Amino acid sequence: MFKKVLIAEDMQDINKGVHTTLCELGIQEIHEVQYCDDALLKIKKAQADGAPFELVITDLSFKSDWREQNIQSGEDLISVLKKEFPNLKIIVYSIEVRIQKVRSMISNYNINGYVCKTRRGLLELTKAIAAIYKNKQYLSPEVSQALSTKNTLEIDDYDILLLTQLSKGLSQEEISQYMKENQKTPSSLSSIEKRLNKLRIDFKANNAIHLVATVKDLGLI
Amino acid sequence: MFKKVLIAEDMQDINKGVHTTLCELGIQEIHEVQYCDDALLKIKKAQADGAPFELVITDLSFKSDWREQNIQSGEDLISVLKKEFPNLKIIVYSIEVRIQKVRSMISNYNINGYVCKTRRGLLELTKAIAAIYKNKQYLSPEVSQALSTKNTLEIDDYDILLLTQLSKGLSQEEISQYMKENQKTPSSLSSIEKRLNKLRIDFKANNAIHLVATVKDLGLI
DNA sequence: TATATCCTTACGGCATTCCGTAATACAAAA
DNA sequence: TTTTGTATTACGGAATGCCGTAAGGATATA
Repeated sequence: MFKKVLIAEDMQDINKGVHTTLCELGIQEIHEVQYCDDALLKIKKAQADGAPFELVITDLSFKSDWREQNIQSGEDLISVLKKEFPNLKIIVYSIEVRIQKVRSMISNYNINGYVCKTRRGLLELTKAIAAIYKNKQYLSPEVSQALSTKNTLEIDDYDILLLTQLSKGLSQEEISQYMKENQKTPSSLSSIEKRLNKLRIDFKANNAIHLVATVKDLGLI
Repeated sequence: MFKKVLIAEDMQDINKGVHTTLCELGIQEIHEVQYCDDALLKIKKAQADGAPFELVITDLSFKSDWREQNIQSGEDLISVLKKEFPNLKIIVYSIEVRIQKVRSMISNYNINGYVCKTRRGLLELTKAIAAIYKNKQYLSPEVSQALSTKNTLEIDDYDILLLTQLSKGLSQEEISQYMKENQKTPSSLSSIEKRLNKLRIDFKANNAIHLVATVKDLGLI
């Protein structure tokens, strides 16, 4: 079994829950951090001391508070870690169930496991740890389709940006302006209209209000 | 200190984290459930056996899964418990920070504590337990204003209904129809317009889309 | 080079929303 | 009963959104 594991998770209770589980698995050295910057620091330190971490279990979202942080999100943390410590195993432990998100985490960072925080989250986590210890990738059932099928609607970053601006109360005209100012293309009012129309159809929404409500429910924005 | 405590929380990891904390506080008998129905059952059983629970720590939202549940939410559970077991102490432990929600929980059910799940959630929880053991109410800082100020906008059930229909993609005309069919008043198109305009101003929203996005963020719908 | 295809942009008509003003209905107070 | 205040409804003009059609531009294929 792994000997040295780091938990990066801002919520104290979950942190503790995971800790207890790792203890039960017989992992000897378990460290916890509640901030991404601390995670990177600890991992660098351990490496320098010749006793590197073997596994990191990290959340994706970290609430910001009074402490200034260089690394704002779990995704940023993973990006840095996979670059500086290619051999370090990483499990994402998150409430996020967006297939698209999981797929991008896998393809961009080649994470070793993705476990959804659910009722049985800890059980899944132990399964993931066991699998990864045998050098196998593990995805909890909710997202395992991320590897196989291509069921997802093709929603790209531009769409997300568009929907975000729309939800912030900008008119289509204002969004057009915004896109021009930010060098994003397409930026014409007509294109904005067309794109939003496509999204409305994709999401079976009656109008823009319905569209925004829907994508918010899906957690896309 | 309390001797017998029940934790009702669907997420395994949080459940475990809270459990560990309670152990450290020296509470002797700690029970956990992941479903509301189980909570009620356990509490009834304990009462019948002459060894009732003294304190319940419960979440508000329970994800539904394959198991059929009579009690769907923490709020429903609390409603039942405070009716059947008036002496039972209840702490809500939730990620929900809506002042309005907290206030309604206090006034409707007279809950003994409300702790927000945050970085320092468990610390707050131990404070809450200590306070409640001394028969004092405890609210974590994020929501403590719920007791004092009256900052809240007056949003009634009609507004919620209105916003809900709007978010479902109905046009103002259709909402007017809907209100007439359901004997809700006011129901004229003009009144719908006026009310939505008021809500837009209250929530400082640029347009209807922005309004719906905002109230969804606030968890009002 | 020519042709096809896709993407972006432009325009126009119609529907809905936005917003101010005013009339009507209802209920409490004089 | 009359008065007064509030809530509901009605209406009209301006702005925005919705939707189809079509022109212009870039890239790929023959």
